[in-house]
Amino acid sequence: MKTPTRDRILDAATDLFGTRGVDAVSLDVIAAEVGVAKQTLLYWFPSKDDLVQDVLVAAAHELSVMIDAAVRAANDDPLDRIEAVVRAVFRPAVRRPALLGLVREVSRLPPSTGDRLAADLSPLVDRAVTFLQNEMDAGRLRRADPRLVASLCYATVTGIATEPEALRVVGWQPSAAGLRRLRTELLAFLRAALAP
Amino acid sequence: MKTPTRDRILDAATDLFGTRGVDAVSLDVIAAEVGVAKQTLLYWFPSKDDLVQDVLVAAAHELSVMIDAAVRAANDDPLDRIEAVVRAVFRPAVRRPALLGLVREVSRLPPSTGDRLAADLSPLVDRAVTFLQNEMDAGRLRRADPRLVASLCYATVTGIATEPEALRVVGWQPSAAGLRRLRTELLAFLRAALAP
DNA sequence: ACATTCGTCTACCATTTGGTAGAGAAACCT
DNA sequence: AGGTTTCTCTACCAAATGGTAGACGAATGT
Repeated sequence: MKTPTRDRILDAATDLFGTRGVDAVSLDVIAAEVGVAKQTLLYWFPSKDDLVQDVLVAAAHELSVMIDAAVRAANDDPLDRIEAVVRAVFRPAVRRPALLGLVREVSRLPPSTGDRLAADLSPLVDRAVTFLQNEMDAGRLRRADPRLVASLCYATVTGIATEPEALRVVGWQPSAAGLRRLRTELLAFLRAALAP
Repeated sequence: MKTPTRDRILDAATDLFGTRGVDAVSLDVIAAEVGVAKQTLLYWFPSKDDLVQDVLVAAAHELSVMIDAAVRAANDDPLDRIEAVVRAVFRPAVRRPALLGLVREVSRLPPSTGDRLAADLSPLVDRAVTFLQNEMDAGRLRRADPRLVASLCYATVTGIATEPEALRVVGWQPSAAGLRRLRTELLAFLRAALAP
């Protein structure tokens, strides 16, 4: 048990908040999951709101790092680059829906929390938008409003990754092969949507 | 005040559940919103679970009817038909995020609830999937797995309609003009993603 | 006219919630 | 050694939650 208590709390809270929703998860549940007394939570995070805040910041940071690495490693073709980002996000997103699910949670939290997260992510978003804009100008992507296109891509990826229900009703099963097929279809879908 | 109490409760519960989440909305809050005592809720719906169940069924029905009408009124071109459905869903979805937001809630509820909703919606889904399959066979849509394409379209539309946050971070504002532009971009996005 | 059902209410309850107070052990300084 | 800080705990608490019991008036059926 060498990972510090605080980190273990953050991890457990991320998973629980992301999958069940912030309001549905009590401090007691998180404490039990971590194997610690509730008071220990309240020692590290003075209130539930603080915990939520920190969980969001950590998740945003984790996502940023992941995407950054993917972008840096990709080649110059914009569609390849987008594919690289999706591939990077897809695996953790499906295996740990919490990460993207958390972002979805934000709309339900007090606006100040959302503001904080927006500020954390805005460099990432800005870079993505100007990237889209440049590639559109260069004729390598379908011309459109880059900001809305960014949101649409986000909605598609996040939606498909965080809503097992939507896949269940069409008979999809989360096997390894199923995941591969889903990723393939998602990439084809986005490529078609974005190609010039 | 001639609409029956039961219907007013369903309406209020739909809005509140859809926007804030089932777990975050207490019976007291719903009762206050309706302007009635909590016991009146529990008279019409024996438990909160029953209320949730009925709200979901009503929402599924409302969506089905809406989509049905749109499909019937549209012409034969598959892309036009899809556009008609999106247009039909878009207005209520944005003005009343609760409807689609509720579907998103399902993944957090006990599986039995999800099963029930899946059963209610499955005819709609089946029709959509075979429609996609036929049009792909006829070469009027990009060839792909029709079931996953259905889920991807759903994820895109629902995601964009229920996540004001995702739009806020790119600087989008929910004005009338903003809504029109968003709808236009969404339709262009889907057309590009689905065209052969 | 009278009993019954219907719809709403007030009063109450057990459990769970986020949070406080403060004790106790252990490590870390002089 | 003795004091202070760090970390975790047990013991509570006030408010909110979903839900029960049952009273009360207004329709309704006979």
